[in-house]
Amino acid sequence: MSRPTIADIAREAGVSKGAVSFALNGRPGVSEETRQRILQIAERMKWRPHSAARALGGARAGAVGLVLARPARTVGVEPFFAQLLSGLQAEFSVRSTALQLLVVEDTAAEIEVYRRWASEHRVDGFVLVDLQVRDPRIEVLEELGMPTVVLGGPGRHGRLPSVWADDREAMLSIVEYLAALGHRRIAHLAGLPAFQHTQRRIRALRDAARRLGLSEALSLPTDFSDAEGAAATRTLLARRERPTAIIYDNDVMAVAGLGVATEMGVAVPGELSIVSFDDSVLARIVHPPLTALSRDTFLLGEQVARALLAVIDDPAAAVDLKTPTPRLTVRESTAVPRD
Amino acid sequence: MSRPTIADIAREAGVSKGAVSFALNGRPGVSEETRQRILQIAERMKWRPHSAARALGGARAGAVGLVLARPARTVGVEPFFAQLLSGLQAEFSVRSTALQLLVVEDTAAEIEVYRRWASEHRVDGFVLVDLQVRDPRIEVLEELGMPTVVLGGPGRHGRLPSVWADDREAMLSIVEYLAALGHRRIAHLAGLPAFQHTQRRIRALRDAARRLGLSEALSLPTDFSDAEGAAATRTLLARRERPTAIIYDNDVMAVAGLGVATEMGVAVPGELSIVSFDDSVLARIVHPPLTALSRDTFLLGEQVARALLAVIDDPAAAVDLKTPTPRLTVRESTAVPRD
DNA sequence: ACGGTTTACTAAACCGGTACAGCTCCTGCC
DNA sequence: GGCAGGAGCTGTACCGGTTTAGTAAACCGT
Repeated sequence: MSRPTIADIAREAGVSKGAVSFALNGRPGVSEETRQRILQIAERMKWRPHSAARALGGARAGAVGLVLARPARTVGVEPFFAQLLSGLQAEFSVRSTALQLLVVEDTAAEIEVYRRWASEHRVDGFVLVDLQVRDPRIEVLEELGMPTVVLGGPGRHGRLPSVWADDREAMLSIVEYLAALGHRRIAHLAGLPAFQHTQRRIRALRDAARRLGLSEALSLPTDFSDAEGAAATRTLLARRERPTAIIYDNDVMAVAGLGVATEMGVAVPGELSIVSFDDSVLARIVHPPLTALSRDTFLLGEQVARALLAVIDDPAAAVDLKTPTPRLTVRESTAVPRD
Repeated sequence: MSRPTIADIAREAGVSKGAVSFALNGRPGVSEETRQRILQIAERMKWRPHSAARALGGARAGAVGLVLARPARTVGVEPFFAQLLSGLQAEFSVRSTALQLLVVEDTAAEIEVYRRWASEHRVDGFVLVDLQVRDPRIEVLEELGMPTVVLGGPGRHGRLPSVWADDREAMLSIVEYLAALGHRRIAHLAGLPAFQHTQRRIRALRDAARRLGLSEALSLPTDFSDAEGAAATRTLLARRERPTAIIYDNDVMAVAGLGVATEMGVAVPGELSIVSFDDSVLARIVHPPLTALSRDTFLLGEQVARALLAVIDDPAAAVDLKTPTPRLTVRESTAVPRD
C-alpha cells in the first residue's frame, strides 16, 4: 500500500478519523491510552501528514517566502545572503517550516510573486530585504495582509514588524577608528543609493566628518559590483590629493579595490587603509587580510526567522528588534597614514 | 470578499464548478464561447488556483526540492552554488515551479528530509548534488520513486537520470596547458575524497602525468575550505623541492593559496603558477587575477531544471545529458616556470 | 424516422486532513 | 434520585480544486 492516511490509521485502531487527528496533534479529546495506541500505529505505518490537505483546511501552508530582486547571475557573489539564508533555514527547519526562495529580475516582478504566492496560498509569510527609500513593496504586502518581517533599519515601515541593525553606529565606529589613527581624508564607496541602509551610512559618515573635523569625507554611490568598486577606486587613487583611507560597503568591492591599489603600486596599509563593511572569508583570505565590520549574519537570519514565526502565530504581535551593533575586526589593511 | 474560488466564478457565470475547471485548464468539455466568458470572469475576479487544493487532488505539488548537506555556516562561500541556484530558478520559474531549498548538517539528515518531503507530498521531484562514491542517497530516492536528476559525472547512478560535466577532460586541459608551459612538478589541492568528482580529477591528473612524463603530480585531499587550502599550500611551499604549479579544486582555496604565496615571498606567477578549477568574481578580483576553468554554471542549472521537469512530466524519460566541457581562461597567475 | 455518436454541461464523489456538533457514559454533588 | 458537567469518542461537514458518471440536446447517415 502506498501513503497511509489517517483513515487507514483509524480503521487499524478501531476509532474515528477525528480521534486520530486529535491524538496526532496532541490536543485533548482522547484518553492517554488511546493516544499512545494511535501514535504507535502511525509510527508503524510510517504515516506523515499530507501538507496540501492540511493547508487546505484553512490552516498553515507550512512555508515562508523570500524573494530577491537582483540580476540572476549576480546573486551569491556576496556571502552576506548565503549566511542570512543559512540562519533563516536553521530556525525555520526547527519549526518544520520550508523556505521558498526565488530570485527575480526587478521589483515589479518581485511584487508580482508576492501577489501570486499569497493568492495561491503557497506561503504563510514573507521576509523582506534590501529595503528601499519609499519602498513600493511595503504597501503591497500590507494590502495582501501577509505576515511579513522587514530586515531593515530603524523607523516605520508601514505597520510591518522589523528586525534591524544599527548601520549608523557601525559607520561611526569605523570613522572614529580611522580618525584616531590620524586619517583626515576618507572616501566611502557606497552601495545603491536607492537602498535605505546606503543613505543611512552616507549620512553617518557626513555627520562624523563634521564632528571630528575631517578635511574630506566623500561618499560615491556604486552598484555593489566588483567592477564599479574597482573603477571608483582607480578614479580616487588617480587624483592629486588621494584619500588615505577608503571604506567599502561590501567585501567584494573592498577586495577589488585592494587589487587596484596593488596594481597601481599604492601600498596597503602604508599609503592606503582599507575597511570593508562586510566580513567574510573573502576579507580574510586576501593579502593583506582586510579590517572589516563583523556582524553575525547567521544569527541575524535566525532572529528574522523567529520574528516571522511569531508574527504568523499572532498577526497582532509588534516586533521591533534591534540586533547587536556590529564590531570592527582590525586586521592588516589599516594603519597610521604615512605623511 | 477575500480569495475567490471556482465556486464563485461558477455562480457568476451561471455554470457548474466542473465547467469552470474545464475552462480554466484548457481542456475539452466546454464550448469556446463559454470558455471565454469564464476566463473573463476569472480575470476580473483575480482568481488564482489554491495550490494546496490542487495538490490534494493527487496532482502536482508545484515545487521541487534541493537539499544541501553542509555545515550551515559554510554555504554560500562558494559562488558555484549561488550560480547553480540562479540557473535552476530561472528555468523553474518559467514553468511556475517553486524551489524548496534546505541546508542540513549531514547526509543522514538530508535523507530524512527526502523522506519527509516525499511523504508530505510537498515536492514533485529532487535535484541531487555533491555526488559521493557509493552514494546512499541514490537508493533512497529510487525507493521513494521520486523524480530526481543527478548533477554528477558519467556512468550509472542507479536508474536516475543525470546531467554531467566532463571533469576528466577539464583536468586534462589544465595539465596539458601547464606541461606545455614547461611545468614538471605539479600539485593538486583536491576536494573531499568522498566526492565522485574529486576522484575523477585525481585519476585524470595521475593519467596525464604518466602520459606527459611529469616528474611529480601530487593530489592532496582537503575539505574545500580556505583554511585547509592555505595550510596545504604552506606545507607544499615549505618543501625543498616545491612544485612550480598548483591546481586548486575551487576558487576559495586558490585565493587562499595565493595569499600564502604572497606572504611567504613566493612570486606568482614567477616562481609559482596557480590555476583554479572554478571561475568566479573571486578569481578575477584578486591580484594577480587567476587563470581558471570557466564553466557556465548558470546554464548548467537551467539544464538540470529542464531535465527534472521532463522527468516529472514523464517518469520513464531517460535523461543523460553531457554539458559543454569547461574551457580554461588564462589570466595572470600562470607563466613559464623560472628555472 | 431511427439508432448511434458527439457535444456541452451538471451533479456528485473524491483527495486527506481539521473542526465541530452531538452522543454516550461516568462521576460528583445536593 | 436526578441532574450537571466533563471526558472520550463518533459522524459529518468542509476546505477548493479535479475527475467521472450521467444526461439532455444536437447532429449524423441511411
